Amino acid sequence: MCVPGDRPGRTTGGEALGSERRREREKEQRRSAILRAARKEFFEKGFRSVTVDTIARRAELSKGAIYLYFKSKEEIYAQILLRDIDKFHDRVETLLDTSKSASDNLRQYADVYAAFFLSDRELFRIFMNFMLQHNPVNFTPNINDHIVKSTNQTVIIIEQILQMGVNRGEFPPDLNIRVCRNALWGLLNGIIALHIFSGREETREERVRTQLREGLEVFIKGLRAV
Amino acid sequence: MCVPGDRPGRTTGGEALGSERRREREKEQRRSAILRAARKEFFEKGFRSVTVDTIARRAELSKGAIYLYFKSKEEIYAQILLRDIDKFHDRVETLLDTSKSASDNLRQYADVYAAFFLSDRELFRIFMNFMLQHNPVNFTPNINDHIVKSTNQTVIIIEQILQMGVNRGEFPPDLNIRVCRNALWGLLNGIIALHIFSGREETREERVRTQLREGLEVFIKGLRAV
DNA sequence: GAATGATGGTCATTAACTGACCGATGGTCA
DNA sequence: TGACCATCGGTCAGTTAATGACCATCATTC
Repeated sequence: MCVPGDRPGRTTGGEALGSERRREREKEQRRSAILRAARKEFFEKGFRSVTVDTIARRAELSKGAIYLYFKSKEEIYAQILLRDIDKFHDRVETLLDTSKSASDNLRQYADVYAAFFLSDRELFRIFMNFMLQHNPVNFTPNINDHIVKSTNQTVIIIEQILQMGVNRGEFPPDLNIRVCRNALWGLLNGIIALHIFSGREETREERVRTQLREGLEVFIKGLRAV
Repeated sequence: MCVPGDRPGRTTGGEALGSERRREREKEQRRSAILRAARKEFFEKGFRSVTVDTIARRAELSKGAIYLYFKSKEEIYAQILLRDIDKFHDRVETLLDTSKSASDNLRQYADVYAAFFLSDRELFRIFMNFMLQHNPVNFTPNINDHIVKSTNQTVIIIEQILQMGVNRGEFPPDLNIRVCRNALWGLLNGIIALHIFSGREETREERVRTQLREGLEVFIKGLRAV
């Protein structure tokens, strides 16, 4: 990296000392600090009403510095979502337990699903938006695909559980899995959405869980009786 | 801080955002990191054979950066010494326990003294050099004074203990405190020095302590019999 | 529909850091 | 003894990271 007017023999070569590792590390830490700060902001106020300035202030940086690490406000948001979605994906992926009944698996699924979204309401909004095919933030195609794929995966798990129930004779053999899957998924999201979008902020988790369980039991009973 | 050729209205004013606090904090951390690295180096190899480059490498910085925080190798050394000496000073200052006998106080003193220097041999070298009035490193007068004052303080504590013993009749009333103080101080340092300067690096603390205790008992017996 | 205010993004300027270089010093060998 | 060499404290031209005043844009108000 030399400028034309350099004095000869005074160029800055590639770093030989151990400081490059340190700088790499510190850069990564700054990046994380921004994401941490932004996450808090986004999940407190939602995408629109958060300003880059407040993120910067929370991360104890200037606005300009934010743009050294991310190329837009959208990108920050996307990065946070990707991280959270992957976390959720991991949780859900290891959920299927073949040693238990299909019904118990459905109950377990509902628990994990509710716990995750009740701890991150904003994340639930985004998921909903993606599922319903109208996203408010314009992500790059790559990111879009990733989110869509991950969200779809959660639905597929329900399908797998239902299939397991059919194979074992727990549910009737002529069960329309596709329809039931959508119905159950709608049930879960409906109850959660009801509370999250109700306007009142102080939704108690326990109450949502109880409702979910009750709804689920009705659903399972229905499944068996088809 | 404007340069003559500035575009008007594009000056950088005083910082209003919260990043100044962060920068202050990080600067302090860098400083500490350098001191930590330097301390390890100095106390492994001694002042002379440590290079500024190795300190820099250990602190994961460049040599130039070191000189942004300290103006010379000597200053780094002095800062470390001041910190350690103050620590020692604090330890010794709260040592005097008037509820115990003077003899026990002397034993306690010897223990603390030995523990401190056996954990930092290089520090002991420096103390010795100051006590014997020939210091190998040229500190600024301020630092010199501070070190001399602190080192003297440790000797005065011995004097106070002896005085306490005389007042209580534990030691003879005609005891020459100045002479005894120097003798005891010499005894302590002699035994420690013997081990630290012996060449063999693996001096075991326990052995030094035992010798110190034995020497001290002989000395105390002598004091009483004067 | 002009004025206003808020906000995402830019860029001239500054601060932090880097490492090749310099001069002094001490050791070595002809 | 003096030319040579290696080492090391300290310097500084150059690079990278960070700052915040500014700009363009868009929604809102009057």
